[in-house]
This record gives sequence, structure tokens and C-alpha cells, in this order.
Amino acid sequence: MAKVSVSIPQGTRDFGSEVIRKRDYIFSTIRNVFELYGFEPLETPAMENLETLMGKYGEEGDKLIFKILNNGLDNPDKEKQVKADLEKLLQGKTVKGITERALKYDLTIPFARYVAMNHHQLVFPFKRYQVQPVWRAERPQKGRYREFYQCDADVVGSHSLLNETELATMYKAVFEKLNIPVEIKINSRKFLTSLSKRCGESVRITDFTIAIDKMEKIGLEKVKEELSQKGLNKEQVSIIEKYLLISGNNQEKIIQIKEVLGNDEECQKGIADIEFVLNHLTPNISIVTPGEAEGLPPATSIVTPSAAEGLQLTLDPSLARGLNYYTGIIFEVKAKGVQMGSIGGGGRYDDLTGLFGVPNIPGVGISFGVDRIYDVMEELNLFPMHVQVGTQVLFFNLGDQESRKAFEWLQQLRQKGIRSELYHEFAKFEKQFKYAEKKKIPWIIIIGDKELKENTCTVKNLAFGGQQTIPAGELINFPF
RNA sequence: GUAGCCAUAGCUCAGCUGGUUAGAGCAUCAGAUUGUGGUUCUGAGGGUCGUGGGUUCGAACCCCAUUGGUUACCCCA
Repeated sequence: MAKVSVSIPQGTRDFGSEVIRKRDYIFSTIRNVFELYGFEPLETPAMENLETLMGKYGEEGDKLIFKILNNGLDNPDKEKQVKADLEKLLQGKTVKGITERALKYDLTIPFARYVAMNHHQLVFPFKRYQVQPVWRAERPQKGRYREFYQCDADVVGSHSLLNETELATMYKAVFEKLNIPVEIKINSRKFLTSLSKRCGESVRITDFTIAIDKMEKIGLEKVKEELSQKGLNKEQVSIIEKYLLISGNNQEKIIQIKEVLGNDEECQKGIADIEFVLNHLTPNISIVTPGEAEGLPPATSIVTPSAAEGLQLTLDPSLARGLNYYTGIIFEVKAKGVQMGSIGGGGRYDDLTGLFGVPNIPGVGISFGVDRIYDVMEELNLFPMHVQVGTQVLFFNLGDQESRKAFEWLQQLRQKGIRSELYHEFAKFEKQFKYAEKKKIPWIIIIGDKELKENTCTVKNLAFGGQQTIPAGELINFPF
């Protein structure tokens, strides 16, 4: 056999049937929840104009955008211009003459571009969901691919915090259906702007959000080191340290945030936002002072909306998120018991369409990382058996006459919607059994000369090993 | 973009400080077995040891380069 030496680009993957079935299970779970909450589908092109994407994800982000080489660069008439452009490219600039299109990096910016282009005809608040692949030119590693799917749900044109509340509930709904134990973290970017103000105007927000965000991963000391390296003085670092040391339950954290950040307006707004969401989600354990709690009539603690029941959000002041367009509440979802980056994230952005010349359209959205969710579910063995079953029934092929009969009944089962197939040729039992096993087909039907004479068939369950011979007429009603 | 680790049969790997003809399990195929698999037994096929160069009497093993994979950093789903 000749040795083939073909491959696919680094960080991309082919998906076989088994994997696709499992992925589809995740996709449809997410889609169903999106639809249930009144979101409508949208798809945008795989590629965008480069200028649409550049500068939206920070300096690092720009480097990670997959740029597409222009066609026709070898045109002799353009040689001089192309060479000049190439010189600029070598200096680290992006040049239209060389590249003017790029693969999309996430779903949020293309969505903002879409809203900016179509805001006259959209019904606001506009709620859309989007399930598409995105591309990032990073080095692949665990839980990180160069091509991966995001599932986003965003609401634009509304300041209401009810949106945040609903999105949080959607996170819970999806992960509960998928049976993944998660911690859903919440925070407000407003705390971080307030914090940056306290540190003085000289400090750039992006400089320390990234550092603060690593709190859980690398610990306080390393974060402090990184902050010093970024040019913050001791006083500034110590303010941030106080902020990072905030701990306790959500209520206790809110009190400490007030203490650390003071009466700052941003901070107060942030607290109001967080309290709004937390109160809506868990009305029976609403934030009250101990004195008030004593006076509560017993009845008020009974009401709990079922959708939000058991939804626990963890207020995490160190949650920052790298993308710099967030301005309000931010979310991040981590799977419990697995070593894996976040499997979901999102937040509020006040003016994303402003980047495209249409100001004053606020938005908030969440994203699911399907590929990471898949890896988590695989690791925790969470895929139900039934999603892995393709064909339900296999008819054995035991000869010419026998297979004609089988073919007839095969069509009847298909009419009933039972996924079934007939082994493609006469072969010995072992071979046909092994085929069924490998394809994880749970039922087989044997029609041999015995059955042919009696007008019966033998139905066998491969998982349990039991079998029974039934009259032909009953096959159609057999509970596969 | 930076750094570490890895590359031997279709898959997972073993292979001693460099020494005859490179091994195992699983998988595949054939037979025992012309109506019962997952769980029996027997046998067979399958490798220019990622690629290119070097050291050596001799290289899967040591050195250099290169390609691919993987993990971490940066950043993020």
C-alpha cells in the first residue's frame, strides 16, 4: 500500500459520525434553549473585511486574526505596488494591497457589524443567536483549537438588566440539560473602572484587567508581580490587593467591595446591577440585613420561580475577561472537576455598534464554547447512550429469498420512522454480528429459512442478549 | 510568536550503557464452526523505526537539521 502523506492544518480536526452525533446533541440542546427564550437565528460570512475586525480584540487579538491573502498578487502590472506593500507588511503593518479580508475571530463583532448595517429594519430589542465556527491563529493546546464553534445569544437595544438575568438562566438551563456541573461567575466591569480610577488616571484599564483576571490561575503574589511590571507603584498595587482579597459569600463580598471602592458612582452602579440580577434569580434568599430578616413574614420565602431555582451565581471580583468591549456585568462559566479553561463567557457592552458608526445601541450576550464543552463531557463521560445510536435495527442477510423478505419488512420499519438497514450481502453470522456491534446497533432481526417457512422473525437485543421469535405481523409494533 | 516533551505495525506501546533476522497487546484476515456476536482456540499478513544528513566496524538508540504532534507561556471558547 502506498504511503499517503496528506494532513489537515494545525489545530483543525475532521469529525467522524460518532463525534458529530455527540456534537449535534450539544448544538441542539443549546439551540433549543435559545429558541425557548425567544432568540432568532442569524448567520454571517466566514470572512469579514479585515478592518471590521482589526482593533476590536486588543493588540494581541489583532495578531491572532487569520488574514486572507489577496488574489492576483502575481499580476505583473502590480508588481511594484505589491513589493512596496510587502515592505510595509514586514514592518508589522497590515496593508490592504496584500490582505483585506480575514476569517472571523468571534461572533460578537460580526454581529455588531450586522446590527450597524441593518438597524433601520430590526425590531428592538433584537435578540439573536448564532452558531458558527470561528478561527484564531493561536498555538493549539488542550482545549484550544484554531477552528472552533461558538454559540452566542445576544440582546441589543435594551439597557434592562432583565436581559442579564435571562442570559444567566439560559446558562443554567443548558448546562443542567447537558448534566455538566458548573460554576457560573458574575462580576461587573464597573468595579474595575472604579478600581482603576482609585489607582489614578495614569493606569490603563486593559493593563490590569488581564493581570487581575489571572488571580485564580496564578495567585495573588504573581498578579502583584505582574502589576508592578506593568508600571504600577506600591500604593496602587496595594489598593488592588485589597480588592483581590475580597472573599466570603456574595453578600459579604458586596459589603467589602463598598469598603474598598468607596462611594464612587461607578461602584454603586455596579453593585446595583449585581444586586438586581442576584435578587431576581434567588428571590427567596434576597439580600437583606439581619434586622429585616427577622421581621419577614414566613410566606415571602416560599416563592421561587422554577426556571431559576437552584441557580447559583458566584460573585467573583477578580473576574475581568480579556475582551475590552465589555462595560457592565460580565459572566464566565467553568466546569467543575475538570482541568479546562472557561466553557462560556459573556457580558454587557454599551456601545459596540458605535465602532461602526451607529452609536447608542447597548447590548449584552453570552457565548458557549462547544468544543470545550465536548471535551468536558467526554472526560466526565456525560454523553447519554442514546445519542450514540445511529441505526436502531439491522436485518441479517441470510440468503437470496431471506433477504428479499427482510427487505420488505425493512421498508415497513423505515415507514414507521425506525432507523434500520439490511446487511449488504450474504455472510456468516459472526461477520454480521460484528458489523452491528461496531456500529452500536442495539437490535438485530434474523430471518432465515426457518422464519421464512413460519412467516416469523427473530428479534435479538445485542446489549442484553435476549431474543424472541415473533409473527411477521407483530414486527411493526415491536417496541424498539 | 517563545519554550519543554514526543515520533517504532492500522491503534496503544515495549525495545537494556549502540551489537545477529525490531517485539507485545488490540485490530484485520483465514480456519476449528453452513443459525448466534460481545467472551474460546489455532494460524497468517502487516514496519526503509517521521524525513534528511552526520558520528561509528555497526544506529530505532548518540549528534545536527527538518517536518508533524503535544504541553505550557502570551491570549482566550
